Amino acid sequence: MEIASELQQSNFASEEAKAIVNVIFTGNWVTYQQQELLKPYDLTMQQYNVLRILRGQNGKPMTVLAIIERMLDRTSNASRLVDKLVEKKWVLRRECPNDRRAVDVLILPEGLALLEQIDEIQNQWAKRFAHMSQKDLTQLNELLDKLRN
Amino acid sequence: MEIASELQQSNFASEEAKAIVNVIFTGNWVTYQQQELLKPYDLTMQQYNVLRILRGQNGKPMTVLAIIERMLDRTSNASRLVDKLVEKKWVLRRECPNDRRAVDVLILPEGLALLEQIDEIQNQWAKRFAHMSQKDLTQLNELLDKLRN
DNA sequence: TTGCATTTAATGTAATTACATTTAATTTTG
DNA sequence: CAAAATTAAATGTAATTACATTAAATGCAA
Repeated sequence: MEIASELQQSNFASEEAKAIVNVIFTGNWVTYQQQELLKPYDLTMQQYNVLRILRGQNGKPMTVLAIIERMLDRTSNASRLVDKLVEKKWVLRRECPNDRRAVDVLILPEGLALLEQIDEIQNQWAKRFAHMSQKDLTQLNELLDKLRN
Repeated sequence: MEIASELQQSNFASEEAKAIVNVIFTGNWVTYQQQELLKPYDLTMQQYNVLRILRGQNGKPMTVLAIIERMLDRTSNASRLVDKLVEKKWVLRRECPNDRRAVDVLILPEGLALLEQIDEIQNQWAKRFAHMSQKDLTQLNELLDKLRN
């Protein structure tokens, strides 16, 4: 993305102002690449995110509400995201036994297999960050965490 | 955003894996706040971004293509973004004298006044980052730049 | 227990975004 | 110069997102 250099050139009023734009820009930059990476699998970032959350449950089902709480990108449309995943047979939706208002969502073996396949590609892709030292990465994580407080 | 703590708890395979999620998450986090901040002005982030790019021109007009090149979030719909800004009388669109295919876009005094008003609110909001030292901010900017290479 | 408030998910809708196509103008090339 | 290729912007459309509303189930209070 050539705009990166643009960001560097721009003269910002302060390091703070630059940091704000930089965080947004870099987030978009990574998101864009992830989207490209997922395109062949007919998965949007949001759908992928939900699948990974479900995998994290290790077989336990999750209600839609619980999924929303863990999503990177808050949205009220988890219902429709799950719809898409059900359509594609990657997850199962069934009535929650304890609470008939709620719906249990469960990742299927096909969904897990898909994720494993994508893991491979992710690992390949992540090599583009080989120039970041372990210290760099730790520091970056600390600073981002600190930014959010 | 309570999910922040969630991010901290999650056990990632590596600092690298965490950094990737962290950059996306923090970008979304800042974006979300910016959107909230802009809501009263009936401006989307994209529209705001275009307005600021135009302000950066100091009165000089810009073609739609030139705007696209500077946008934080690449999209082919700069035309329609400009539409919205024209509707709201914040910018002017006119045929480019050198090239009749192109369209010159120019920010109007009303647009500049709006931005100034928003600058105020941005400054207020930015106070929430007072806990970041100058060194922190510089380091964060350097690491984000380095991440993108 | 009945009625009311709350919770959970789904749905309706309008706006936005992504992606492809179209239109018009310009540039290139034979 | 005419035809073909390229460029700039607009438009069509399908999918996604944002936001509000609805429907159903549950919990709570009188």
